[in-house]
Amino acid sequence: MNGGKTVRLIDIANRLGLTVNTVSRALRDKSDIGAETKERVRNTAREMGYIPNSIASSLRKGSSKTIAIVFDNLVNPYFMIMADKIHSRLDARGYASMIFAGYEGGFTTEILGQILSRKVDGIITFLEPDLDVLRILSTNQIPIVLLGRKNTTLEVDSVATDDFKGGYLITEAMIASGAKKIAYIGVPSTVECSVRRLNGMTKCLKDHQVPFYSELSHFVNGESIEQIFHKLKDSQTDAIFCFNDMIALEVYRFAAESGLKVPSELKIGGFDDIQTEFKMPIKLTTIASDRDEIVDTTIRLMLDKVRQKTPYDDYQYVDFDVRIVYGDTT
Amino acid sequence: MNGGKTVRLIDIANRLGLTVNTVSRALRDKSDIGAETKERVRNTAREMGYIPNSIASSLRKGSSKTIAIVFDNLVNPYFMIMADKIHSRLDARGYASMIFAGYEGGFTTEILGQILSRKVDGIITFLEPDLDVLRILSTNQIPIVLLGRKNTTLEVDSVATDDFKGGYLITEAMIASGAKKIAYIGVPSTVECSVRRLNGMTKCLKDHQVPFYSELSHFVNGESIEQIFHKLKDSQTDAIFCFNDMIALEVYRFAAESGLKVPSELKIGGFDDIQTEFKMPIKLTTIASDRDEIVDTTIRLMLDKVRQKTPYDDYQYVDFDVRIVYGDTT
DNA sequence: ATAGCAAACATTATCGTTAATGTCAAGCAT
DNA sequence: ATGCTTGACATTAACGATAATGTTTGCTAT
Repeated sequence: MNGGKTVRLIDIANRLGLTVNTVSRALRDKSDIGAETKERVRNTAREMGYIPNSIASSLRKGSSKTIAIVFDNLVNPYFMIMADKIHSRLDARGYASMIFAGYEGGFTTEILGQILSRKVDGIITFLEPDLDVLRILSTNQIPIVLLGRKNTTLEVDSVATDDFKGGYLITEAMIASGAKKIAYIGVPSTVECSVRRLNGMTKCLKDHQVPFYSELSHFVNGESIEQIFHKLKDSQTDAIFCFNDMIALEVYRFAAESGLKVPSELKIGGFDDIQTEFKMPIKLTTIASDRDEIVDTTIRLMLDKVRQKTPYDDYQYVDFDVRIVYGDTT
Repeated sequence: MNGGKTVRLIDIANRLGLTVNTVSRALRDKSDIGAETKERVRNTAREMGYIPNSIASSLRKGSSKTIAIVFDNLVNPYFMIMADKIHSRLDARGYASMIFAGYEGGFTTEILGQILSRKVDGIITFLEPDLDVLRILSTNQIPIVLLGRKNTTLEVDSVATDDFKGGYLITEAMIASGAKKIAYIGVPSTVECSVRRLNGMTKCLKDHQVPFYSELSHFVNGESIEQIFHKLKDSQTDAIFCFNDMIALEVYRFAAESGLKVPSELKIGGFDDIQTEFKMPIKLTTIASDRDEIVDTTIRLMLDKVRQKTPYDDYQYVDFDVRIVYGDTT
């Protein structure tokens, strides 16, 4: 276009004999700029290939129109499905998404520094933040929404599924399909929702007078699913409720490799219903929820705070209903 | 900390009776600042909870330390695996990753505007950019690397796998397992790598004197895999080479539902080997490559240009070797 | 004693955009 | 004709950090 240098407002201004401010306001369609001038500015901006510098704009306005999305791990279908929806909804409202991921050690203040230095307008996280993190966010009045992993002990907006009901429903399905000895493979008990799912399961067992074997509950934290699977296999377990579909699929794989028939010899229950977007060779019995609704609520909570329609300290813990999806594993 | 307002360099400066510049240089460990001063600055910065404003820094320095990652769709295991690796490598080098996704209409200049307005230092894309896009990037000297979808007609750094060899190897595996009538399910032929994979397949068929039925080649572009599958089923196809593992898994699902035995009645070949990170109930015969090496090369090409170690117009088309992974589908 | 120099910090200008005021001429009512 | 409004643009001052220069003090060498 103009031989290397990027086009700025001042370049347009000089070309037209106007000032930067007039050009800026013209492009933003402010009312105190003449209609004809606006038209000329828009045209020359296009001709000169002007691209707004949102860094400069952010600095001046104090808002970057960017939302941070925090994962522990990108390679998780459920997170990706949600992230995809979050991203497209934010995009439609003019917000960019910045990824922050790969934090095995949790959501610490160190990570927060990196996020805040980018001057994001808000944070949507799949990772439970530290108390210190929440404190810093609060003093800086940066909104944060915890997604998928509701934690009622934290003062933070949370949007999640009804884990208890999910655990209950999936257990019920396994019992209905003949399960007598049901195991649980979850994630570390520091993750509240894993505990809630297990609680739903034990309640269901009690209601149906099926015994609960606490030694069959596993909270994966480094050990391989394979090891756990083989332990369970030796213990005559006939059903496994898995924290999520990823674990369920892996369990299915080991079952198949060990020659265990699913569902006759082993019933498997998952959680998340990722098969709607990730086509699988088998159909899992799993727990589904209305993800669009969940994401819409998340975005709404976030943007309401970003735009200060909601006071910062007005926390909400939203739970969404779940339903069971019957597959070939029960 | 200090009651709401965010801490800036000038706040530290005032507290210590220094100037902003001195504080700035102290924090960046410049040589013209006294050791004792540096220490005092660092301490009060920590005490006051100073978080650098990288927006301001970016504006002044003209570099945002951010790389754009462009997808057509986030919900694709292969992209996720790669994105995860890209992200963590960039993060280790101090670069943030900004997601741009959901562009069904391709990588157009409109999207580019959004990316460039964010003043990213470079773009890593899984989507083939328009010619206009490349032209604008060139005038602005913004580096771009095309990943996974090498296109030799475009003047752009490309890093990809040896698609031809992959197509050849997978076809060879299907033939070895008894396939006589092999179909192909790819993506639209505007995507060069889909064509290259098919070319590898036809070459292999020729070498092994197995007939090629062009009517069995499909380039999915909206139709459902299910429809195509049933058409192929009616035509007595005994093997299907799928453009990627996602399609292969879906095909497997329909085969299972139709009662077709895999691999005896139907052989299935995939591409990408996503099962290393996504545990599947079955093991696919597929094409693998060294993803770490691919990503490392991508990052190297990118950062070398960002840091101007490589001239902008020095394009490279890097192909990585592939190998076959034998699964239960051949 | 004084030029010369370096260490350590201060001043000033700048990145590109935007908000808050200023200016000025045309149009209107009294 | 005078004052007042208002439309349309200009001026000035931020936003926070950093690069390019300045300034001061103390010390060394001659």
